[in-house]
Amino acid sequence: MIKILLIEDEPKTVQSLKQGLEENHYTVDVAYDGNMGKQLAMRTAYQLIITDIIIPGMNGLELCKYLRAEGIQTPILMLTALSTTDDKLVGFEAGADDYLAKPFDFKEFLARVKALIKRSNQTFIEAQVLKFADLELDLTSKIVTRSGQKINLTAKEFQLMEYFLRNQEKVISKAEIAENIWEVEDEGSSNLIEVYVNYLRKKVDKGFPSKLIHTQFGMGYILRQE
Amino acid sequence: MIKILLIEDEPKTVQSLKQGLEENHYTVDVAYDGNMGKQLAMRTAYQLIITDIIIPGMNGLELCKYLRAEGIQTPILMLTALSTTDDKLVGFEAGADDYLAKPFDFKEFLARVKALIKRSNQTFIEAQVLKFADLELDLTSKIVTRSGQKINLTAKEFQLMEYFLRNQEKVISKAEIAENIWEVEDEGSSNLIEVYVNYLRKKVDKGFPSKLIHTQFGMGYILRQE
DNA sequence: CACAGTTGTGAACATCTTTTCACAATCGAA
DNA sequence: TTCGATTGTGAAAAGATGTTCACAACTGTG
Repeated sequence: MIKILLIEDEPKTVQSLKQGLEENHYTVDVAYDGNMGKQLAMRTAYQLIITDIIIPGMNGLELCKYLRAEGIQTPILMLTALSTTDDKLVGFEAGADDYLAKPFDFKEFLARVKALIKRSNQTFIEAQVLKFADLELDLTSKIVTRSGQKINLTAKEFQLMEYFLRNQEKVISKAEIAENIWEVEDEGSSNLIEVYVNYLRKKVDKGFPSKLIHTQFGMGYILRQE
Repeated sequence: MIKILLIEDEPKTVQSLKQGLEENHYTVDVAYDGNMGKQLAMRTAYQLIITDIIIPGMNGLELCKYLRAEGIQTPILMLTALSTTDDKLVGFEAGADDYLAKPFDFKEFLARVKALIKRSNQTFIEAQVLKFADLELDLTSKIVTRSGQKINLTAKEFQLMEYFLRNQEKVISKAEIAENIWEVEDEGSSNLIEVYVNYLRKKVDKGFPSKLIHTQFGMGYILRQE
């Protein structure tokens, strides 16, 4: 899943870019002002940040400088109505990776998005490993182990396990799981979540002396040591 | 359960926003004037406060400033008929997190609501812990302890305990409890509340040298040290 | 297009929580 | 002190929630 952060306050532009990107299988988060963009960019691992220069709260250039100063190296694509060479230079100086003047052709936009993401993929191959107790989950190789022993998880099981690990020691409600793993608002209609938790328990907890996945009746589930 | 406080005096707007939000699984409390909004905002933990700027009693900007001064960091979405950039800036200065000009499209409204709630979820990673005397209640892990000793509470018991902690040293009437925990106006028909207070006392006070939950005959209950 | 693996559904069952009810204890005003 | 009103307690019924299993639907691969 490739995540893109779009920082833009004009609803029309948001709507068309978001839709277009989603049709191309990107996952898009939208921030409507500079501050929110900053928050999101700091807390989530995006593959690309697209920001308008003129946004409420903080302008795109400042935002860009700020993020770079914070050590965030995610590629940044700037959008703006200004298009003189000088304006572009200011943008690049602020740390942007590319610069696109409005109005633009969606095809060109998409091409640049792809280019930026491809470039960063080649540069960045970090091995991300999430851990809890003796459980390890490698995000790049998708290998899960418990006390060194390999556990085979399916794609959905892996997603769910990853979510548990990212929220360790916190009670996670089913609504939350439904939204984040299945991307539905509903969750009440079937017992899918229970079934999957059950799958995970069989693979991750069964046969081990201490259980990690606990149910909090009426509240949700929690990953914690006994 | 995600709780939203809506401060708005115009019945039509209230009706449509409340309904729309509820269809999207939010729980909505409505305040019809600034004062009532203030009271509710201070007493209950909302995930989001939506306020019109023009409301009886106190205007939305003052309310916003007041809440921020009180240390309440709940995201605030302002609604208004005014829409110039200056108006927006005034709103942001007062401490609002977003600003929406009427008339607006419900979809956009909903998008912003979601965005604000999501953002605040991400911003507050720190473990939220409520304390009173040697009693601690962790909102994220749902763990309750008294002088370090773990106490297991059911979902309802936890809700009630949380309510006590949020209103410590204040007398809480049964009507209040009924409304906030059971979401009914009634309360007279059964002794549910007494039963639950009894459960809490057994788990939280029994066996400890000092009692925290006290009965105020004819008035309600209060959390205080002896 | 058949197959194996994965994902989703429904139903039966188990478990835990919430509510109700009958009655006991306590309170405060007369 | 007495009496009605209010609050507390224990047990059991009613209800909600969680677990497990068998199987159906779907997916991608050869």
